[in-house]
Amino acid sequence: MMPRPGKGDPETDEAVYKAVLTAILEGRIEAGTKLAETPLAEVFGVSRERIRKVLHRLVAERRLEAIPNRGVRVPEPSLEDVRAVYQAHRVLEAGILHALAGRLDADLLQRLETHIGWEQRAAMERDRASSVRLSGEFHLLLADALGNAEISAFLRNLLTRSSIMVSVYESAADSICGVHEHAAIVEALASNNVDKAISLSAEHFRHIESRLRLKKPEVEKPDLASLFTPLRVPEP
Amino acid sequence: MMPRPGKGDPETDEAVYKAVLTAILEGRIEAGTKLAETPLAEVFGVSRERIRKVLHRLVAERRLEAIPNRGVRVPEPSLEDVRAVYQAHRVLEAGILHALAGRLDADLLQRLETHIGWEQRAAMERDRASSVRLSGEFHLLLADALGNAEISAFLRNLLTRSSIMVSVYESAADSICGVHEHAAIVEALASNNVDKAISLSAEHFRHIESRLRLKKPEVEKPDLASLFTPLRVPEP
DNA sequence: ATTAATATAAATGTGCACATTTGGCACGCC
DNA sequence: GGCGTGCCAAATGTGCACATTTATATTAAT
Repeated sequence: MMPRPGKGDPETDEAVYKAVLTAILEGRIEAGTKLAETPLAEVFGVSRERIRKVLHRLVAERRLEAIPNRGVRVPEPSLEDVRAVYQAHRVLEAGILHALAGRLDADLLQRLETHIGWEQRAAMERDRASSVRLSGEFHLLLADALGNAEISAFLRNLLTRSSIMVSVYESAADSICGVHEHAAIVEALASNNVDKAISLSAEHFRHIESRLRLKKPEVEKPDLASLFTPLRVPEP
Repeated sequence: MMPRPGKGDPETDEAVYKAVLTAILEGRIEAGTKLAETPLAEVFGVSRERIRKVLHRLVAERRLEAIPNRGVRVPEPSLEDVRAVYQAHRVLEAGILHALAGRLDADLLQRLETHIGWEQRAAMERDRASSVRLSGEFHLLLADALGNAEISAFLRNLLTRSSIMVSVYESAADSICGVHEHAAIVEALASNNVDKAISLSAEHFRHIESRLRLKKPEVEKPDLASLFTPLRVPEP
């Protein structure tokens, strides 16, 4: 017999978790918004304990911040936090590029250039969402080339953090101009000039950091239900 | 009125968490040991729900692994996992040393040399526990010099993971010989030779990796209560 | 009129009891 | 004798009810 969608599924936890997480990552929930347990339980049509578990997991992952007896809220990162994330990314990528010296094969080079082609296309079409996503994936491509799960996981963490931040600190200029810098890094790598690649990478991140500006908070306040991707609830 | 030690303290969660965590970190619990909820609740004298929360947190931090409906156990890292952790540390430290170029002040240099003095002393006294701890703190000193919370947190994570692993994969030779390599790195840094420092660091980690050997699992099986640091329980 | 204190209501935290799943064991069958 | 099936016990997972804490609103006093 088929398991009912809303009952004892082990998938339900994951579904709720992903729904809340993507809502946070895509900046759909304004920074500082309090996520109470009871309304969330009603929105998703599940018990409060399940919401509780998901929220605790997100807090443990630093995706939400908890104040004892006062619930959880989406963190409002300071400008220093944002700089720290980008600096960490810069330091890590320097190490990655250094480790990549010598083990750069034609296959990886091909994939990098293909990816940059996609970035250029998205930039030409003024597709800002794709540009941001592809820009992150470019750096992931470099990190995954090492085949080290620890490094990849850390970088993925940094990228999701920074993707939250661009929704708060929106740069006046779009991030499209970064495509040329990506290409320059790959070019330096192709010519086995690792030091130059590292310098270009550092400069690249400094450019991103310098573009960070404080965005005015919007006063719109949509209801909770519309924030999350529609999740089927069992019919009564 | 004073809060009772075993009741509604917010400290209790943290106390149990730290007790279990340090027991894992110090290798007091053999890899593969299953940590059931009910016995743990009896050992610590707290309710099962509290143990539950702590265990879930440790699972989220990858300190324990959970199998659905079958409880949690301390993970048994493979040799590949260990190598990945050390490689990640090597890559990260290359980036750290690169970023440290130019911003190396006399104060940091002084602290590094003092620390190496402690390491040498511990090595002379054959104090293996202190040697391992100090060796980790040396690399933390380098990372903290950047003042970046993200990097420091990641390195701390890597270090705790590797400290678990030395209890499983015990090197035949002790890690005392690494002190000279630490000193060489600092010396290269002091003379502003960053490339040499990075090379020495990479070589250092390769030495550590090459010393990893598979340790025979011990057959001793102590009871749960003696594994954790004594935690006061309220008198009836 | 403003402030402070109290009471009320709502939201979080906790423990308990029950449901569900899993692993072992015994019995029976091939 | 080996293997498959079914029952039983133990451990995990879940929902519910209650305790505790916090914020708000109302009232009274200065």
